[in-house]
Amino acid sequence: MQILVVEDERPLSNAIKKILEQKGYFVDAVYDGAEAVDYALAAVYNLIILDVMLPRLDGFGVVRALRRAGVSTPILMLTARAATSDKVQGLNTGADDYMTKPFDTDELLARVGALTRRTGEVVVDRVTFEDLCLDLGSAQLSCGGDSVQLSRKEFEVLRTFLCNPTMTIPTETLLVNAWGMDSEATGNNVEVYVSFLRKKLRYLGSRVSIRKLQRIGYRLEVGEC
Amino acid sequence: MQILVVEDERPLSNAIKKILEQKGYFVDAVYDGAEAVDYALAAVYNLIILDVMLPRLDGFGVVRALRRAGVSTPILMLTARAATSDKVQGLNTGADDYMTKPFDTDELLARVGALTRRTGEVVVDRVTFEDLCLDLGSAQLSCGGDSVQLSRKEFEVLRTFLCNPTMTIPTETLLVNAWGMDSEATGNNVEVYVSFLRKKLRYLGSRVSIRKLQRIGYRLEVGEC
DNA sequence: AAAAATTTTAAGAAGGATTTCAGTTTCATC
DNA sequence: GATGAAACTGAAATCCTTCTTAAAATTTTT
Repeated sequence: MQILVVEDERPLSNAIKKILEQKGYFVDAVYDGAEAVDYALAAVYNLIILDVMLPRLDGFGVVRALRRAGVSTPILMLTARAATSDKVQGLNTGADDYMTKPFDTDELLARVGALTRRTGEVVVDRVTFEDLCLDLGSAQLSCGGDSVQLSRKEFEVLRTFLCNPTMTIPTETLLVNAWGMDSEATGNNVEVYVSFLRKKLRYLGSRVSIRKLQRIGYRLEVGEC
Repeated sequence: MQILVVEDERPLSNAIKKILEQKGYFVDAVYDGAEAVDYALAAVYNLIILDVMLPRLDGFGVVRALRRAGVSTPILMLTARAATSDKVQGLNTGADDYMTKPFDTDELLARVGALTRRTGEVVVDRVTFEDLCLDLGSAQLSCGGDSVQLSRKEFEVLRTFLCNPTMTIPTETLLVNAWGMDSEATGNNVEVYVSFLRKKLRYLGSRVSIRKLQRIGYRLEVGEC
């Protein structure tokens, strides 16, 4: 379940991202209207959360641009102003729901739930594969009776594995997912963290292992004997 | 069906009265907090609609006074400010629902309908976890025989813990819940308050402790050995 | 207006997480 | 098998988060 958050106030954006990620959503955050349009056209999101007041291109403009381009992703608009005219304008230009800032966590989740439910998918707060179960809230990895606490980075890396259990994942993808687009981290960072994870997997006695396909990427495998 | 409307802005008060009377409710209107308490104690209402900003005694004070006097009439609070803290405070002091001005006729009627329909429901006024019990009205935290008074912020923070006892709560979520979406507060504020709470938990000798998972969030834990 | 309580700000210490680095092992290819 | 590139891993070094305290600022109460 992919959500795009478009909000230029960083603290608020981060808060929303955290809250949603804890509920198992995958969140991309961008910080202005033009960027939002780029992202929304480049990838398929299940929901877009969109502030009205944005640099470069405001929320209404974004909605208009996307709808014109045939994007039918549900859009939840945010605004500081409680003005009814905003609400009406937002809904007229093609937004699906509308929320006034400030709002609380429960309200946000309720509305997000309502908008994403109708696509039929369910939110998970843990992801499992074979004998492994990763809690997306606490970053605890369990297998059988035992469990271990993962650090943030370990968690991010393992999460992308468990969310794509059949795929071979390029090092580049892991770098982007766990370290971010513009980080200095190199392939060695990934190697080190894969090493950490393997150690924990061994400790847990899991049947799952992380296999490297040389020059291609990593893939989960269930331990053949 | 008797409703008491407490709102000092005459035009708004009159409008609400009209709308409700048109739907067949009997409406009394008063214009300040002290008057509201007098009326609510003198007669039996099925619902009280209560503005927060009032002369003489504000909405929260009215709620507190009435609940303390044993009046369990449902209360719908109105406020111009959309501040989450207001909402939380309102609900904590014993209000049943909360509505931000401006609102439209349908919304008002929907909420009034919801509140008057249910008469026999119970209001939760305390939340417990393990050996802890937090009184949502007075913000007193008790454990075994002892109890301590929490300040507002301590209360807000601990409440989000106790309401999500199994979850790992990101710092961002605590910030949003206790300080509001758009506050200046930083993670350090949370750290300080968690520190305060830990001190009080220690003082009470509770089995419950607050654990931090670095870069992930805080979580309640029952004292492991 | 003073006093008390609460909240915010700030700074240093401690501890954990992450990165770096170097030596080793594995792999594909010749 | 020999070779170079890629991948692995342990340990050291660094970075960063978090904890704790205390003082300053603010709010509430008296």
